[in-house]
Amino acid sequence: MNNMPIKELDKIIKASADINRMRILNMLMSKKMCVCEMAFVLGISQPSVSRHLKKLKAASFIESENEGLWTNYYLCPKNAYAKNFLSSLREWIDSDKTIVQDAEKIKSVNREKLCCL
Amino acid sequence: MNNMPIKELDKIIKASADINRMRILNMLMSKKMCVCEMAFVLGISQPSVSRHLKKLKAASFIESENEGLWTNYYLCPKNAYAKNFLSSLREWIDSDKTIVQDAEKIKSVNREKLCCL
DNA sequence: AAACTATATAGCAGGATGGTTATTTAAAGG
DNA sequence: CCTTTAAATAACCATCCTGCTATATAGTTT
Repeated sequence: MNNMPIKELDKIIKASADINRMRILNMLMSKKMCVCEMAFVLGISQPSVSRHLKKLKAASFIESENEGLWTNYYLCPKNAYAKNFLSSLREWIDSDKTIVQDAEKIKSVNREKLCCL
Repeated sequence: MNNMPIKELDKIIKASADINRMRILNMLMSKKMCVCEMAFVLGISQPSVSRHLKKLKAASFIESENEGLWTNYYLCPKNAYAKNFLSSLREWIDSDKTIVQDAEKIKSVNREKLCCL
């Protein structure tokens, strides 16, 4: 069933209740990304991004895979709220200025050049 | 359209990201209620309930009407997230222990006897 | 108009959150 | 095997959240 303890739902919703984590989820809708790429687009530090990703993973929004030194993150919603949320997110924030800019910025991201800061 | 600034969506989601506020929304799905009835069912103070209600109202989940000394609160979702959220909430937490108990407790609530604590 | 009462607001305390910098970990490659 | 580097973790700080109690506000009733 789709039913879950309210405490778990609370954790999941809280994971989605942050602008940077919404931006991350939105970005991952276009492609797999590594931590430093996301840090670049969001304009926050790498450790901050890592912590956001940890929360999203704990709430079953995303998964990760290793590729050499990089860790690629990708969407993998495993609960009813996450599935529902992701299927509507675009429709809700699609034309937000920041979201549009993120989409633009992603195009020019090159992880080879980007990393090694 | 259903589109909104990400900052506004963030506020709305944060309003839903709390166990007591979810319990309130769930209760209001069965009937209009006044503040002291909700405080009784939730087992928290009246001022705490008032503040939760203020957030839910600011995020356009609920509305209120005055009836003498009482203030009745009722669902009135005015944005895409709230509508979506409320239409799925039951399905997600329906069989949670606390939610079941709330439903039971509501049946016996009598605002005339309840108030005047 | 004075007393009563449901709700709202103010102010405080403890804990969570999200940013930072510094450090640790683990895979790659010279 | 030593260096390099992406990511994770730790530690710190400012801010926000949510509970509380005390108080203010605004209708009702006598």
